[in-house]
Amino acid sequence: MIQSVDRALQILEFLRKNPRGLGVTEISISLQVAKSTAHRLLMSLEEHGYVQKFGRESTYRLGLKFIEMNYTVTKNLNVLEIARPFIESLSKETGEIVHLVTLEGQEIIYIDKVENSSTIRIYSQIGRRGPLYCTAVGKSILAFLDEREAKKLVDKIEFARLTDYTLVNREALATELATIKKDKYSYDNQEHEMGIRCVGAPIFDHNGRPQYALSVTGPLDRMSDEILQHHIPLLKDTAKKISRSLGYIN
Amino acid sequence: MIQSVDRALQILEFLRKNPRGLGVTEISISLQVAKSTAHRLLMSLEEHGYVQKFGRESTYRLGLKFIEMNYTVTKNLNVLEIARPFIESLSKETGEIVHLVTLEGQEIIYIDKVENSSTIRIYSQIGRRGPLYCTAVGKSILAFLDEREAKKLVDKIEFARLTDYTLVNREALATELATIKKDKYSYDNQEHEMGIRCVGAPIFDHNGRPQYALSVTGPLDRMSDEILQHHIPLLKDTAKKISRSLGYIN
DNA sequence: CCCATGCGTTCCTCATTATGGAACGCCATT
DNA sequence: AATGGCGTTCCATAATGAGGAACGCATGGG
Repeated sequence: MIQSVDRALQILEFLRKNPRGLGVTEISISLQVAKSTAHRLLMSLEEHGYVQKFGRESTYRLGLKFIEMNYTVTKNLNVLEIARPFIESLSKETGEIVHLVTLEGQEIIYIDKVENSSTIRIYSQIGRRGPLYCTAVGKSILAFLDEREAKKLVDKIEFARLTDYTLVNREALATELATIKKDKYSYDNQEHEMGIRCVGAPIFDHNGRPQYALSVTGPLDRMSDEILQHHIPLLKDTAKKISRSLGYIN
Repeated sequence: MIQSVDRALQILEFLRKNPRGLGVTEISISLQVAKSTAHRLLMSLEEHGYVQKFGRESTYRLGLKFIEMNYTVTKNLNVLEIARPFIESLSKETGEIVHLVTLEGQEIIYIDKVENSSTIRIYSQIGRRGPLYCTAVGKSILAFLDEREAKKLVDKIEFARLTDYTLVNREALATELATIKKDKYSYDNQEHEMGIRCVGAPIFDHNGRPQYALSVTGPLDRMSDEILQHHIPLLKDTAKKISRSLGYIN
């Protein structure tokens, strides 16, 4: 790990967490380096567009370079292109929000979202991270990862009781993962957010790895057990079709 | 400029230009450094999620971290939120694609796009860069920047004849910029892409700077002079409304 | 009105730290 | 089985990034 690169990237992280901007001194304190060091790092980042000063403020914020980089990354994530039509249909058929996520480290990242009601998307979840243990998508992925990898991830989970319904111990989670593996879909019964219920299913890539997952999300009153009996087959079918499109056999 | 940080960010640039992935050796050659140096830089970037290896390939690509960073950046670019409803109306009224761009260095970056026909957006222009001298949005911004800054930018332009209609000399551009300043809107008559015609107008931020611009884009047959006589007042009005919402007085 | 404070910026010396070369191991290709 | 190309690891060296001190500027309080 190269010290100066690591510090530069740490700065980006600080700025991500402080989107209103940070000054040189604040950053030098957070990093525990001299002001001149922080200043030099910022100049390097600024040169490449990753941070910028706005107007005549002397605070730095994340730069527009990230919008450009995001363009390339999403353009080349072909799961997005492949999955798009499928998740649009699923959203239309269920009338609910559909999310597509990918496993990334010990969390999931939302990589696409479709809601049929409106075209607004700027403030969607896309790009947000979420936990594995209390989301339908996360549990679907965990349940279908090979045992060794799943164990590794489960061991690292730091459970937080986000709602009264959140599972907060490994035993309860293990039991549920077994059920998910049998049923081939997962629930999130207000475990992540009160009043919100989701059903999820894993998507397998051409290596047979449950790299992605799909979910249908809605408020409690529109996600009763009877209604879910309608949604779940559609969800499972969509996930299966996407997996097949990604080159997954069987 | 810190050498190692600069090199690390250069690697990201190489990967952006080679989205199919690059190996350690290829990168070390591009950077003109030892393989071990390239390797160490890549490990630092990988640690933070900015690059990653896919599957069992040994080539690196841009990482999903950029999706996460993009989320924060766009969320805090409040011009997007403010402009959204206006550009949606404009798209509905004109029936054409509407783009929102921001000035960034010597180019524009597309930061939002609305097309009323479909919800597809993944492969939109958002995040792409474009030139100042042959786009309606670019010319609108150039025309209204204060003289000193405009001159700086115009002097740096490297003209490329993208189509038969592209303006490729400073004199012709200067004449047109004067017209734009008088009319308060700009044309792109197939200057950037054959068969595509655009009209653009500047958006002023609270400092009175034409930081953003707006355009209506369509194929030649739907963008005749008569039709444009209908679109242009709507465009100018929309740009004015957004400017006012951003705090621009007068 | 002036001084104190806190900020960003610049400069220079020192030793920390990134560098490049060499050597290794792995894989695919012949 | 041998070769070439790749990613990876290690290590000594000196290049380079770090920190401290000093400056200039703005701000606000006495």
